Amino acid sequence: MARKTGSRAEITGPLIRQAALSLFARHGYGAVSMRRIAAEVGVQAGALYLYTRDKQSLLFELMRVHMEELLAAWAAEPKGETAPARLAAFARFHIRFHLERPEAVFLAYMELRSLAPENFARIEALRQQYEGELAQILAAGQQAGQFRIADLRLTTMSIIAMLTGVNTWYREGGRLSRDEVGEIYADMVARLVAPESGDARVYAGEHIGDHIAEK
Amino acid sequence: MARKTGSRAEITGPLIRQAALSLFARHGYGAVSMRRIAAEVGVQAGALYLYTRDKQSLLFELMRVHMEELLAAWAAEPKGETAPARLAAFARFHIRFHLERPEAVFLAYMELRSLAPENFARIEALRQQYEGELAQILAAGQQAGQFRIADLRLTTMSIIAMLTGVNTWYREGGRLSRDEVGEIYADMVARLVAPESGDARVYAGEHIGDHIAEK
DNA sequence: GCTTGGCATGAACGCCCGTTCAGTTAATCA
DNA sequence: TGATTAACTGAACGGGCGTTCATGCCAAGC
Repeated sequence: MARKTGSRAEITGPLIRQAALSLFARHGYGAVSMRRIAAEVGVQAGALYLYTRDKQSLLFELMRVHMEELLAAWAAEPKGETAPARLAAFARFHIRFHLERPEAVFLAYMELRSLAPENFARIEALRQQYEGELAQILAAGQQAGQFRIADLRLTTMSIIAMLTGVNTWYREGGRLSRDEVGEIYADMVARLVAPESGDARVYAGEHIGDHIAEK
Repeated sequence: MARKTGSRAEITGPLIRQAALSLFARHGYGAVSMRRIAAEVGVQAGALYLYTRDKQSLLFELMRVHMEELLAAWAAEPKGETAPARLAAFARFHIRFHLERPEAVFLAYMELRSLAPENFARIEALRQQYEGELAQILAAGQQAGQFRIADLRLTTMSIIAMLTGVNTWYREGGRLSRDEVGEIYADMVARLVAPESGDARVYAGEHIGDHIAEK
């Protein structure tokens, strides 16, 4: 076989995925043509088919890789011992990870409708796996009496939504750094499940300060 | 002029907007053709141009009407006197209004990128007006010592995001009714800004129970 | 019952679509 | 140096795109 060192394919492949990601996120899957992606890379449309079976696979692979990177990164994240510590770690991690790749996040949330049914099911399964990670933290804290949670699923969805929502308004160079935003959200999430408010004063104990005082 | 009573236009116009709304929401603006909208209505593509200047205006009008209905509905909503009561009213209203028109909500959030710049600016202004309504409630409650808010803007965005997030998972006929979801979220939102948690015990006073006990 | 005009057709405009494939190029190995 | 082959081109396929417009239909008003 010829041409190994400095192979063009090792460059062109990632360039195509990057261009597709950016264009899909900015204009929508249905509004972006293969010719436009190719032009962005500096190549003819036909060349794209050396790297992807078709347009649908290109979209699916972008979303699959994103979700698997998300799960892998969370698995590798230091999480702490107690449920409050793990919840704060989740909030900080989620915001950091998502702010680092806004286009992939936008794509993964907005273009689910553009996936063929079996591809949709696979991405949906990965998303539920990630939500399960948060749900486990909440359930553990609830059982330990460290959290007060009216409804586990609704609380899980609320937290995911408010954390992911950061991507819709955060702008680099704005009033707050990413880490500052992460801290404030870790605090807000803690308050959302804090047991010591209102009539639940009975839960107040030594764990207070684990997740509040860091703000 | 001829043909006034039972005019076809009074039927076809709304049908076109409904078909466009549904198709745009399900497949994306860029992926839906004028011919497909026309087919849904049972008309030829050319007839659409008796009702809209072009495809872009069709999208913009759907989003503009949605946002203006949202603002008008909130303006007409009974809101209560105190900040905690107004916040709970906002949460219940937001969830009810948004669950009643999931396609319009999806469109208004997902297809901002498909708007021409001046149309985008107009929709964005309406959205900020709505966010301002929530921000005012939070600011008033903060000044009155009824809320503890680390960051007004981040709290506003968090609440909007978690409330709107309901649309991504709520399914009719599921475990909870719309009203039950509204109540649980009103409670979660209240806890997010509650002053009496952790080291802020000093704020605890007669207002406790205004917004917690209703759950 | 004839005229009027609101409502719609359907053909046409020039252009872009996703995908395939025979052919060209050029870097590498024998 | 010549053979090999990965990487890419460019044309072609059938079809769909947004929009315009000359034309026609038919219910309402006189």
